[in-house]
Amino acid sequence: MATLYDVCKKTGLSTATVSRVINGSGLVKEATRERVLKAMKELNYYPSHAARMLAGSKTDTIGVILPVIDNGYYVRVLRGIDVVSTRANLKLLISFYHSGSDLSDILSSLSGEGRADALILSNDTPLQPEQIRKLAGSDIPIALIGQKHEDQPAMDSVLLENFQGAGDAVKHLLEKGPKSLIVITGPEDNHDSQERLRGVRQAVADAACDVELVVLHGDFYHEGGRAVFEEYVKQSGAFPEAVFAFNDAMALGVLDVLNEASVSIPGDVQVIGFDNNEIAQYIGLTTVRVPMQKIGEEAARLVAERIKNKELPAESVLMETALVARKTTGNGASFSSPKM
Amino acid sequence: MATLYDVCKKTGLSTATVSRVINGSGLVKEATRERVLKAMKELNYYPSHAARMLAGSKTDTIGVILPVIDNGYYVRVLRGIDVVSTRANLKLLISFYHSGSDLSDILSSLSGEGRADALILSNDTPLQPEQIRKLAGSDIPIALIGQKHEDQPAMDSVLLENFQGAGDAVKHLLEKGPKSLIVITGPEDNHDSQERLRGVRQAVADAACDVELVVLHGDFYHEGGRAVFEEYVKQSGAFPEAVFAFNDAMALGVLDVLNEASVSIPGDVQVIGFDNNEIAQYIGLTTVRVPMQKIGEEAARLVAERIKNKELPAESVLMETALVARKTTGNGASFSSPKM
DNA sequence: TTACTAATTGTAAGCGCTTTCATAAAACAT
DNA sequence: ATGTTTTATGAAAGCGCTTACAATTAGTAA
Repeated sequence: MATLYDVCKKTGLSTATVSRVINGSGLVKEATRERVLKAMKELNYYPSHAARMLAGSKTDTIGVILPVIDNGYYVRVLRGIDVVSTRANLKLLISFYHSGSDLSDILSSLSGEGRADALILSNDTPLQPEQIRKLAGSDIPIALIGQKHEDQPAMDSVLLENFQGAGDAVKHLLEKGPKSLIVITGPEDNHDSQERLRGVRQAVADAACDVELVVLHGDFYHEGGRAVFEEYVKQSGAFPEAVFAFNDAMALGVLDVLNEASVSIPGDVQVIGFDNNEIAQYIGLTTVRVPMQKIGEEAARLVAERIKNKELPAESVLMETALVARKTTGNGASFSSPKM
Repeated sequence: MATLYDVCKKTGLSTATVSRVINGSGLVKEATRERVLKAMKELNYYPSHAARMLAGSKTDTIGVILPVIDNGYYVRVLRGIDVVSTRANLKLLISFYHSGSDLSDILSSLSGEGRADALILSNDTPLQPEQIRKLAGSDIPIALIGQKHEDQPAMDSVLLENFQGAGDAVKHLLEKGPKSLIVITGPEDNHDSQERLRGVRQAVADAACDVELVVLHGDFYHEGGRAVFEEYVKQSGAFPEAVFAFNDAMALGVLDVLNEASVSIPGDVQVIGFDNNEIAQYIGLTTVRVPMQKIGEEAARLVAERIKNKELPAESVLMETALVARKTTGNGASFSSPKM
C-alpha cells in the first residue's frame, strides 16, 4: 500500500502540502495540486482511513442502530439515511438491536471507541438513563427516531404526526357511524403507540357520538394482532363495526380473523392499519401512510448538520402522515380476502 | 476521553501490559489484569478504535455492499450477515449500490482506504474487470453473493440452487400437463436468472412432453413483470396455462393481469414465483423458497474465516431452495384475488 | 546457594496521517 | 530598489495504540 510518504517522495513535496491537497484545504498552487493528484493516481494511493481518524479525530461515519425487524419499514428508513449520508460523504456503520442484545455494548463501541461521529437511534432501541449519561459524556451528536428525549443532553429527534394520523383514521372510521370501535395498540412503552392512542381518544371525544371505544393491547406483530383480536371476539361474542390497528401487520392479523369468519369487509367491519406497508398497498388495506424514507433522510440531515456545528440547538422534526383510504373502509373496489 | 496512558498512570504499568490486557493476549498475571480492568472501568476508558486500527492494521469491520432495493429480501440477507458478524465481533459498514452510483468509489473507500477487513458484495453489484484488479491488489477477502468469479483473485461465493429450484418449479407446473408454459426471466446479465433459465430448459427437456415454452424477458420488478406479460397476452391473444416468473414481484404482476381479466387461478392458469417473499406467503403464491438469512450468514462466515486465515482456498457455497406449493398452483384453498 | 528457565513487565519505535508554526517565494506598494 | 503583504511550502510534533525486543522477577532443579 502506498502511503502519503510515497507521494511526497514522488513529488518532492512535504507531507503538509500533500495532505492539503488530499483535504482540499486550498492554499496550494494549482500546478502543485495537479502534480500531487497525478502522483496519487500513479501510485494508486488512498489515504489511510485509520491514520486520518487518529490524526484528525473524525471518522466520517455515522453509527446507526436499528431494531431487528425484517419487514420493509426499516430498510426504507435506512435507505433515507443512506441517501443523505452518501451525499454528505458519510459512511454508515450499522448495528442491529434486539431485546436480547446489550445496547450499552453497541453504544460504547460506536461512540466510546470513537468509531462514529454521530449516532442515529431508531425506534425500539430503549435508552436507559445510565446509557444516556455515558453518551452525554462523549458529546457525540445523536438523533432519535420515534423517541423523545427532553432532558439533557439535547438530542435531535424525528417524530411522526401520530396524533394527527390516528385522529384522521378514527374520523374516517366514524363517518359510517359504527356502534363500536376497537383499537389495537403497540407495546405500552412505545412512543408512537402512545401518541396514536391519544389521537384516538381525542378524535372520539371530538366526534361527540356514542361509539363504544375498546382498547386492546397489541405488540405490532401480525400474530399478536390476530391473537388479541380473536380473543376479544371470543370474549364478546360479536364483531365490532370498526377496527383500527396501530400498524398494518396487526391489521392483517385482524383481517385473517374476519375472513375466516366470512365477515364482510367493509360491509360489516371496517379496518384501518398504520404504516402503509407493501402488503397494505397490495391488498387494499386502508391505512395511514408513514414517510419512512423521509424519516431516515431527516435523521441523517440532523446529525450531518450537527457534526458540522455542535452548537446548534436540539431540533425536533415532525413528519406528516396521511390517511390512505382503500377497500377495507369502502374506498375503491370492495375488499375480498386474499386468503380463503 | 481517557487514553491508554491514563490507565498506565493510574496503575503504574506500562502501555505494553495494559495493551495486553485490552487484547486478552494472555501473558499477564491475573492480579495485574484485574487491576487494569478496574482502572479502565473507573476511568470509563475505551480504547480508541482509530489508534488500534492504525497500530494493529485491522479494522474489525466488514464492508457490505447491497443493491438499493426496498423489498424485504436484502434486509434478511443483511440480518444474516449481522448475526454471524456480531458473533465474531465484527462491525458492519454498509454501502448501497445502484446503477447510478460508482462502485469504484465505494470499493476504494472500503478497501483502498482500509476501512474494512473484508467485503461482501451482494447480487446486482456488477464488478468490472478493472475493479477486480484493484481489489486483487489490496488482497482483502471478498465474498460474493449470487455472483460467480472464477478467475484470480479467488473470491468466495454464496450461490443459490437456482437450477434445481427452477427445475422443481417447472416439474410442478407440468404435472397438470399444460399446453403452454411461460417463464419471465430477470435481467439478462443476472447470474441467478441465467441459472434458473437453464433449470427450466433442462426440466422441460426432461419432461419429454410437448409444452410450448416461451421465454419473456423481465427485470425482477412487479411493474416490469406485469408489463411484459400483458404485452405477451395482447400479442398472442390468449393466456398461457402456466407461468413461472423468476421472482415473486413479477409473479404478482402476472396475477394482476390475470385477475383483471378474471381468469381462474389455478384453474385456467397456474402461477409460480421465486423467493417466497412476504406477499407470496400472505396471498398464497406458489414459489421457490430462498433462504435469505442463511445466505447472509454463509457470506459472513466465509469472510470471517478468511480474515483469520487468508490462505484458505476460495470456497463456493450452494444454498438450497425448496418449492412451496400454494394456492396459485392448486394447493391449499383456491386462490382468490386480493385486488378486484 | 547458584545457575538456568519460565513468567511478567517495560522500552521504544513505529503505524500514516493532520496541523501549528516557521520559512521562503512571489506580488504589491512606495 | 526596498519594505510589506500575500501565497505557497516545509519541519516537526503529536494522535493513541501495538509489538518486537530487552529487562526484570519468580520459579526450579542441581
